[in-house]
Amino acid sequence: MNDKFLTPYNPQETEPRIARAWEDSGFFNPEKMIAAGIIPSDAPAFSMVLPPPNVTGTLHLGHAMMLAVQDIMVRFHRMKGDKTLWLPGTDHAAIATQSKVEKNLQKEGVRKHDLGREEFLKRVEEFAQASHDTIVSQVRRMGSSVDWSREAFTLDKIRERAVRTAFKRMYDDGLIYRGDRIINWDPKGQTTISDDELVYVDEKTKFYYFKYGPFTIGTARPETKFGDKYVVMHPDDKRYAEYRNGQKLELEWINGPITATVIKDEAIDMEFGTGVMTITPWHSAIDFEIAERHELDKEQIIDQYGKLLPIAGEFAGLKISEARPKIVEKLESKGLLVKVEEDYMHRVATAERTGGIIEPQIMKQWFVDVKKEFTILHSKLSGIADGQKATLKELMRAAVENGQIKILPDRFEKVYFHWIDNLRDWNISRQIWYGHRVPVWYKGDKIHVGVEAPQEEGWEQDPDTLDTWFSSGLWTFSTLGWPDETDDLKTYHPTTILETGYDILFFWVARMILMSTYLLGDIPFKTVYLHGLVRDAQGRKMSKSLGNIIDPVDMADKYGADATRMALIIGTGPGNDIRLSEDKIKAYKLFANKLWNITRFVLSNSEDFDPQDDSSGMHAEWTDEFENILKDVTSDIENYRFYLAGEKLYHYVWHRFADQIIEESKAMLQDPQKRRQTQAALRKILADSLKALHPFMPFITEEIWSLMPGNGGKPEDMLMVEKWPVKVQ
RNA sequence: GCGCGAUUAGCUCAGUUGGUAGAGCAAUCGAUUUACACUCGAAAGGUCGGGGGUUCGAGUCCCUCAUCGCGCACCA
Repeated sequence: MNDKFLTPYNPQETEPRIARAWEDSGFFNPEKMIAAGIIPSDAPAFSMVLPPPNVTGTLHLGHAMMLAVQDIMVRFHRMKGDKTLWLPGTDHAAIATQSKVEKNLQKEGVRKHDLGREEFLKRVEEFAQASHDTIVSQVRRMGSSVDWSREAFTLDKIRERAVRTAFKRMYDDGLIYRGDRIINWDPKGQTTISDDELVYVDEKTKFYYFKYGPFTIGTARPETKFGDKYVVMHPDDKRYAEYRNGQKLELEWINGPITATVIKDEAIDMEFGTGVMTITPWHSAIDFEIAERHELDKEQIIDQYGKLLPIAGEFAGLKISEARPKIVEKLESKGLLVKVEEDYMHRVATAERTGGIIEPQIMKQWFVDVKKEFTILHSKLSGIADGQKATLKELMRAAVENGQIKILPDRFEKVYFHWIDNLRDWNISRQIWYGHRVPVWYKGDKIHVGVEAPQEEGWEQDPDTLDTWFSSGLWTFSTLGWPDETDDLKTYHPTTILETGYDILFFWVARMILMSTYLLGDIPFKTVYLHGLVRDAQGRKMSKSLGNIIDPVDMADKYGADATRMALIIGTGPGNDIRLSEDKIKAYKLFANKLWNITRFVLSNSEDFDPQDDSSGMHAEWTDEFENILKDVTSDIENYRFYLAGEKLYHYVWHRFADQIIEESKAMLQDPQKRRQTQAALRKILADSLKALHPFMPFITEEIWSLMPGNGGKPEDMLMVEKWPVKVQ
């Protein structure tokens, strides 16, 4: 027996060493497995992309859980003999990264405009590079068996070509257009953001009623009312039956007399307020739609910094917060204020990244049209034929509806459909500097959309960048070499499974389905497995301000990556949030040590055991029982019940194998008749336990495996490439 | 407003297709110098949120209510 077993298991020394040995073997790369003769070249493929972490800093426990779950699947399939690819990378995360760097610069008293675009981008790239390096080392530290030789970045040269190719195709098909439409403007970040990047915050505010000619209108935002010259009511509202659509009224308003026009529109809720409202099409999505329907004028009231424009007369130049009380005061003095409700609850849209209060604005932006029909040339989607016409919405819906993509837990399919039904055109241009520059060039009134810039002089590229999800939407195939028809693409796409958090179902999962069904006519993955969020022991979200963040690398250093992984897996159902405390991680460190001592007992009691000599057979009662458990565990893993599989193994190894079988074996080992068959059974159970536990606790199992008699030294002898202990269909 | 989830032992949670309630932690009692004190054993602890229904049988299926949490929409 190796002397190492005389002291307790030491994850700190073991884990980094094992991690290096795995990488040196090259077996995270499936082609190396084939070259070494471990699997045949026609083995079935299992492929998965790592959801690329944002290069905004370091990984948290949520990432660690994701890595653990995915590594379980990957190691299981690798041992099963599949051609297994887990493809890693990072996400430039455009606005998230840029605002992080801006905040850091602010601490030094530097603003991005002082640096200029080029210099600022250099700073962002330095930051991104540093984050990337940290993240990569963290992924390695957790034992994740990703194929580094294929590592990708959403903003590298190869992905840039993919992004531009995708953009051009969509543009040529009329699915990307540039237009003056209402968008979400973030005055703080000085950029537009998509509907999905909004965070609604409940706010208590005053709600004002003003006299508007013969009507009373209600508003929480008096400062937008300057340009209001349309008064809208429901066509069926009997209270206002005497007014006709298009009727003109002369009335007194904030800065003097105006001519107002009556509009009848069904968007009005008769129950709300007085059933009458004036509209501000430039700063409200609903108002914008009404204005579009009736071809009404639109006027801008508030500028991009949140200040009133000259249309506000004496109030021009004031900020919203300053202007509001003064405007109310003026209306009151003119006798136009009817009443004020004090505690009006409403929701304010804020920007997810900057916290800025969103001001809807009409701006010239780039959009993806999700409702426009186009002709699909090559379709591998069931129910969609080559040459058929469809919209992006229809493709996204079809891929899940026809069962080609399965979302787990399946309740999220409903959520997904609901999101598609409410989906509006996707605003993809951002007024930030970090990201893929919009691949469009202008010269006078000429426009060029392409993968390459025009050769001649005088063309200027669009200054905007693309929404970060535009590039991550291509991830399953841009990482495999698309737009080229590569071998990787043929072998590994569609990917087998996508494992990610339910919080990015819309942001990312839906966009990948959009991009893949459109550009490839195929699904990006067959199964989506959604995990929950990691919370602290009290069920709170982990955040810096609460000071309850647990760093996965700290935990790995303290208790071992194996223990951290187990704590993140056990007790976690798909789609459910999990609570994690340091005590739980500690408990699995004890388990690692238990496994270590089991080995110590088995090896020290079988030094005279000769595996070649099977004259006395094996104590089959134990091994048969374990085989049944292993079959059960295998089926749990195949059906994504990792928490059950892990728990069953934990329970068996500790409370059956150690507490009962080993205790019983002590007497049997003393009996010369039974000694050999007992040893054979103990060895067999230990070996199979290590194999089955390997996907969960890869480090300690690999280490013990390498110290078992007869398992010597060569890379292809490593446990990570051993055969799974029971047959799998 | 629409939808989803949760509610099971003091705490954290399992319970896969309906077949007499489970684990871990905590608390209680006991054991223990050779695999392991980073240990082992024992006992204790629940009318499975309330009510109704389907069924021979419901924690599990259906209806309803309550509390908590989440998503989406609206918010003039």
